[in-house]
Amino acid sequence: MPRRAATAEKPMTRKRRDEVFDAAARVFAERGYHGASTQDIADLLGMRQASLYYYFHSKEAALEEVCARGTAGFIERAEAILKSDEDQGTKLHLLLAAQVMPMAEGADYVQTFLNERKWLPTESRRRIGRMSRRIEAIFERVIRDGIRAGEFRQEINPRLATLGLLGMMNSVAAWHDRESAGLEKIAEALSNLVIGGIRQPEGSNYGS
Amino acid sequence: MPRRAATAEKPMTRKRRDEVFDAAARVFAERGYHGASTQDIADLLGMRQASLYYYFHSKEAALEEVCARGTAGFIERAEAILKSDEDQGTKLHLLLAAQVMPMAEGADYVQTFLNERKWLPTESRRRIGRMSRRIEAIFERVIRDGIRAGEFRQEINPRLATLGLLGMMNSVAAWHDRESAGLEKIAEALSNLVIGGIRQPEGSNYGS
DNA sequence: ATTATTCTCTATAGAACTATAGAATGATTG
DNA sequence: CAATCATTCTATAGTTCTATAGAGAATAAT
Repeated sequence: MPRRAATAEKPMTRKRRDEVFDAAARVFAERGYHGASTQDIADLLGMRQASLYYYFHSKEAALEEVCARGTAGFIERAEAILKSDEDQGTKLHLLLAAQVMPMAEGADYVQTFLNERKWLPTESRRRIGRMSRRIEAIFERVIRDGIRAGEFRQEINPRLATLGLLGMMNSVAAWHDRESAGLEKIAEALSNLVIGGIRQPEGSNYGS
Repeated sequence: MPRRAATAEKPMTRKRRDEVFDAAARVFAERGYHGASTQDIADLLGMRQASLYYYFHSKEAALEEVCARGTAGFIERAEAILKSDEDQGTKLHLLLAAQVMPMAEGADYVQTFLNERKWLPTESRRRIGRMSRRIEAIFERVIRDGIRAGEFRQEINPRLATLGLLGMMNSVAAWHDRESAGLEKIAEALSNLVIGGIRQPEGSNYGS
């Protein structure tokens, strides 16, 4: 009886499997997909390089799995916020926070998804890309609704605002660990920054 | 007399040298430093892989040169804006635009600097990193001054705002070419977004 | 205890990549 | 023309990397 393919139902315990992908995520996040070797992953596990192929059938497949785990929950949480009956300002605030908070738990997975997904082979990149576009669509929806409701300013370009906001929030993954502030505080500060704006509104200048 | 080292004064014409680094920047930007081979660069030039080593003495050195070119002018322009006697709101607006506009000309250089500098060897990474920190310091200075002057809101955290704004503006490099809007329009939209805020100020709701 | 199953190991094929050495080509100048 | 210098070429050493094949160890099932 032949050994089961790595892609089929997994006889290996979830625990060990998770350790392997944790290591892969770690190494991909730290060195980048192309800069990471399967040897690096094996070293982290105290395992031989070739043994990894029991858990995935190619380095690319490992990247795909890590990226997929990196997006887990994002869409669901965003959809839930979209469907909630908060006002659009609150929804946007929640969306912004939801984009940042998962960087606490699965930091390596999220960072790999953000930075390395572009190296996936065309097919899986498309599949993963669909998730990004879904997130973008939800942001854009909330912004448009907010403008329509008179809650957000008319001049805002929903598409560019979406991409800018996501760019800002996703950049957090690259620097939050070097700052003293925790993710919660960062999410709060940035959300407040963009929703309220930097400029002091006219007439409410109680300084000087 | 031995051949001159690639790092010393360059006998080669500036023109050809620029073509070589343009190709390197292109390939680094497209495939990432580790994903790019010197063969890829040579292919783009219609040249043999080994011939490249007449222009640089290692792939790492090529990356360093490309990154250095990618930062050219940034500091100078930011310093000039800081020293100008505009109000802080205008300064911030100009800084934000200055962060985005160079992505038109040297797109490949800028993108390589932003995404690949982390793979530089420690020494040159430090050197390049100093430039980033200088830009950050200028942003932070303007924000603090704006708050002190009562021009910006007191609640803003200057450090986190700086990192968030730079994250947003730098993200433009990753997506502007897929959007119909030109860089000028993007810079304007994002700057207006963060300075004025998303939310419609109370009392000026002339909709509905 | 024997057998089956899961996991890890050794060994290695085969490909790709960086970098060096030195010859060949082409242009420029005396 | 001859000599010099700049640029590109051929050839290749030496390393690293992915992935496969199949043996062996460990664990669980009958």
